[in-house]
Amino acid sequence: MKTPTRKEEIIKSAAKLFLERGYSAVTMRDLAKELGIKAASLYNHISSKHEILESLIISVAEEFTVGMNQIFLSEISTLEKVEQVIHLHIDVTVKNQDALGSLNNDWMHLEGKALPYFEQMRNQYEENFRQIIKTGIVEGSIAARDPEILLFSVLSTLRTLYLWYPKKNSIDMQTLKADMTATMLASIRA
Amino acid sequence: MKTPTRKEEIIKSAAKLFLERGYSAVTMRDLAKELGIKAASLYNHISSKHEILESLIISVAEEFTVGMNQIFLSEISTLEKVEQVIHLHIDVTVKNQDALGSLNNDWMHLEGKALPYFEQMRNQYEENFRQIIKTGIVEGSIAARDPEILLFSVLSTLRTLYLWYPKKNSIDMQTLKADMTATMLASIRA
DNA sequence: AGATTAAACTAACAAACGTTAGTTTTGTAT
DNA sequence: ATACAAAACTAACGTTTGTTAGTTTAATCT
Repeated sequence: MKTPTRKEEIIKSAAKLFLERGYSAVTMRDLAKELGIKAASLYNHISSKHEILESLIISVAEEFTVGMNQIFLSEISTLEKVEQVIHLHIDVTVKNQDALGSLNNDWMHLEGKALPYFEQMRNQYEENFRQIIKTGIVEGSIAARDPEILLFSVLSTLRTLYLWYPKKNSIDMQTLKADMTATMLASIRA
Repeated sequence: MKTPTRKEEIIKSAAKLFLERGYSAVTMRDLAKELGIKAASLYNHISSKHEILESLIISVAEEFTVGMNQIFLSEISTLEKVEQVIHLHIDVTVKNQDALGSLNNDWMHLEGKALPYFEQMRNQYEENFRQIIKTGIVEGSIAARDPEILLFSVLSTLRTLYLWYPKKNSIDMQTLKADMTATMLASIRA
């Protein structure tokens, strides 16, 4: 457990506030107050408000991308792939709880190359998942319904987990993973 | 198809912009430009930016509440209730597409009594749904998994529909309703 | 003790914010 | 044509915004 740099502390606090109120509604003075300092002091560590948003979103998005690519290319059954994607999503969400808020709701405020970069990662992630589902339907392991609806159904639940998990930390990780996987697999299984 | 008042046009445009960028990131000048007028002119029709948000969110929330109460009290089977809730959610979402963005992401910017009022409606809606699910588990019609996870899974999908529906309007309403209901019932059914 | 460095500070900026007051334009009904 | 109402306008207000420049404090190392 290494001690975080001041920059990391700032980003962490920002993530928390962005989650509560959204990126645009959080001012640099709000963020400074949360840390017990003055707004101008933040700029000794970060170069802009946008930089904070960018580092929050892009690092998590890359984590998703790397994980998904690995699963997509691995030699396991379709249903096992779906299961792994679910586990990946849960793990990344739990690890980056607050940042998930920005990733889901404030990605459109990314600037410059960061925006198309993020969108490309997001599209590819969805496309990989779509391919897995379509393959499952052809194979007969996944229900023969509109693949778009199956994809949307599973992805919605996964993407909203960040809102629920904090409230329900009475549930332990093991049960959460098992029950979520069971529920979501049941929804798409043939 | 009665012609909308200017106020209604303003609120509708606002809903669209709030959906795209979030409430806090949309300025009154943005909104005015969208309507081809100057910002000050908006105040001939509305009294504040907050009033727009409030009328957007509260009216839809009440629609959800009324619908849910009706279903909750009706004399039908548990699974039929779940099915009706799903249909309610789809209908309200399709009818108020843009407003759903604010309801989901900007409710925390409500002011005064509107905030606790909204929160109470939201909690009661969830509580009613929770009761339906718990009853189903006791009866044996719904899978014996953690009811919180079942609730969260279904509700997440329903609440995110507003993001998906606009992109997939190739799918007709009939298929959408049928496939969504099938998918979500499959995820919780015993 | 003196030097160095990290991290805070004060003060201020130009731009953008929501909103107000008062005035002019536009369309409709007399 | 005149009167009336609806809806636009210009101009400006006090605040808040993200950010900069320059300075002071606090802790660490030689």
